[in-house]
Amino acid sequence: MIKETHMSRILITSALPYINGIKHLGNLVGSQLPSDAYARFMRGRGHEVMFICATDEHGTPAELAAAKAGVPVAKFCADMWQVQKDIADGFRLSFDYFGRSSSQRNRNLTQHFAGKLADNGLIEEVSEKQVYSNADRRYLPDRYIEGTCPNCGFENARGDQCENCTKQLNPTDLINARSAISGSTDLEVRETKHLYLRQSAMRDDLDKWIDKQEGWPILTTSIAKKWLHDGDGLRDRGITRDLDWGVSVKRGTEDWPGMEGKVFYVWFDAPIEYIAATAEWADANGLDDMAWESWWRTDKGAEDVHYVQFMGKDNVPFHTLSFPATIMGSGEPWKLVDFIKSYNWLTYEGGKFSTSQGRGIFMNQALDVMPSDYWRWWLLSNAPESSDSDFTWESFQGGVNKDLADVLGNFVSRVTKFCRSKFGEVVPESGAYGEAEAAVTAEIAKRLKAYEKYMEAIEIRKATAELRAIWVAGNEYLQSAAPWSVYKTDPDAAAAVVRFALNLIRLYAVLSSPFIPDATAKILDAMGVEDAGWPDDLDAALSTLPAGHAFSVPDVLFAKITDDRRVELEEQFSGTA
RNA sequence: GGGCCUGUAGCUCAGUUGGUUAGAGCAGAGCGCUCAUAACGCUUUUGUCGCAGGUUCAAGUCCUGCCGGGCCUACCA
Repeated sequence: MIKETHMSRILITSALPYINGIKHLGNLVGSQLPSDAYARFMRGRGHEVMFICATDEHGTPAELAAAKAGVPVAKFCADMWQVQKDIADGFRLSFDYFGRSSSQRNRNLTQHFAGKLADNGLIEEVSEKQVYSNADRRYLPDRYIEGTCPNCGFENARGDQCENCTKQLNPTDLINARSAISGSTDLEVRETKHLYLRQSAMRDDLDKWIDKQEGWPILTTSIAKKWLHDGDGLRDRGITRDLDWGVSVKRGTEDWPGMEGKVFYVWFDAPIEYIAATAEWADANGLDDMAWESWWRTDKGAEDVHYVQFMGKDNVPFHTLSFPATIMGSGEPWKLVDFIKSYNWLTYEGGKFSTSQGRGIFMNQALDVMPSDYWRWWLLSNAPESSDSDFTWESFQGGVNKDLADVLGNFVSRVTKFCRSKFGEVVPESGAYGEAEAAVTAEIAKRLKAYEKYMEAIEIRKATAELRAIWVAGNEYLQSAAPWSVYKTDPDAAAAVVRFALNLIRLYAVLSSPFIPDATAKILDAMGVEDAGWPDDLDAALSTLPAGHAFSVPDVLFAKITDDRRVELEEQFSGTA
């Protein structure tokens, strides 16, 4: 067996959930969950992992959500951060740090990057016309302006596009334009100055950088290529906004004349928070700057870091183009991403998850009705990797009951209970292993190799299929070894089978830890072991529990979802509740 | 309108650079087992690989057209 001895440092970031509300399962499966499984796997393999996430707190929707809740936006964000943090903990998301894009660290870094970009001639001041709502006392983003479509007469067209005839619009095209926030028609067009990031000047560099990447998902590269080459090619992008809540526009630590009262655009500061959150991690742990810079500065130790980003497909342009443009344009040796894993959408019972219609399942509700392991397993074994995938309660019930309860849970149950009844709650010592044990070990070794390969390639669905096959191998082995009948004539031989099967249980706990960490913990606790080390040597791993080692029969690991319960849940989540 | 993805067994999906009788899980059927959460194991039925052409000794795999599903299209994030 080839042993991987090279330890790497792996930096993992999950797309930042927006602060304005509780996210639904589609958001969870699109970045946080797969990144967590990957992080747990890599830690298990002995790599040094830095796993970062944070809330994305700036922008118009946050301000509006706070106003609706009747609290100051800063307080709203602080409260919602706590809510999201608690839910993330509930799903056992093992972030090394869960930061906030409104942190002082991020303010400083965002201003720093803007300053460097300006120094390098990559920032341009552009004077443009923007719609201002007197009633709302704010500038309105295009899509917050509604009116009648000049093309088709649809009355609820938005300022960026008419949803009815799909025609692209400018807010000033709308007839009887009104604020989508207040409905006020007291709008005026004002001249306002903004900073633009000259992405067009970096197009060729970005293009070459994208071309250099190997093995990136088509979903990732095709979106990047489209933006790079569509029409006149990559366009410059406004990176400031006329808002109150955000990182104030500064050039490094200096004021930026003409930019008073403006903030950076949320999409400019959000990815920088990946870096800033790592700095927040260092601060929170009383470490110096080198601690986080060694992950992000190639001149300070990050040259050997492998950096992987996870995100939904809507995030791809910002991570393949805008953020790299910011990094490259700074002229400083910041770490660029090595691999971008992007996900399609999860749909709910054949339709879209909808916040406004209350359709689908939100993260807090999910934890209220089912344990985290159930969600983790179903969502990851059905992750929308190659195309959108559909959540149905029937599929969820089937997957959980069959895979977790029948295949894995019942295996643990039948082995431990049989042992208890014949040999007591102690690993039996007599008997010797033979061909059957060697055969199943070989089978698991083969599967394990495939499992590891898929995890390293971040092909999560395939990895779960291999893991499941490893569980199945245990049942196959037990069935053919049949200790319950062997016991009648040869108790020693039965003891050897049980000893081996108990060791399989411990192995399964370890191998399953990226996906179902709670069950892993319960099993290891019941088996009375601390050692959760990844098996580099399978034979050694399968003799971890020595003869005479005490264990206990765990409670039912995965209670099945009954048909009645499923129907109940279908009704509860049917929408417009 | 433009771009991209996708259409393989009843369901969910695998099918590497084109190469022998197209695979897995679930569901269905039969048999076995009785340690176990009525759990487990074995065997097994089902496919004009969306449709129509084309290239090739050979196409689920490449090309063209058509039909269906989905996403993106830059000031929501």
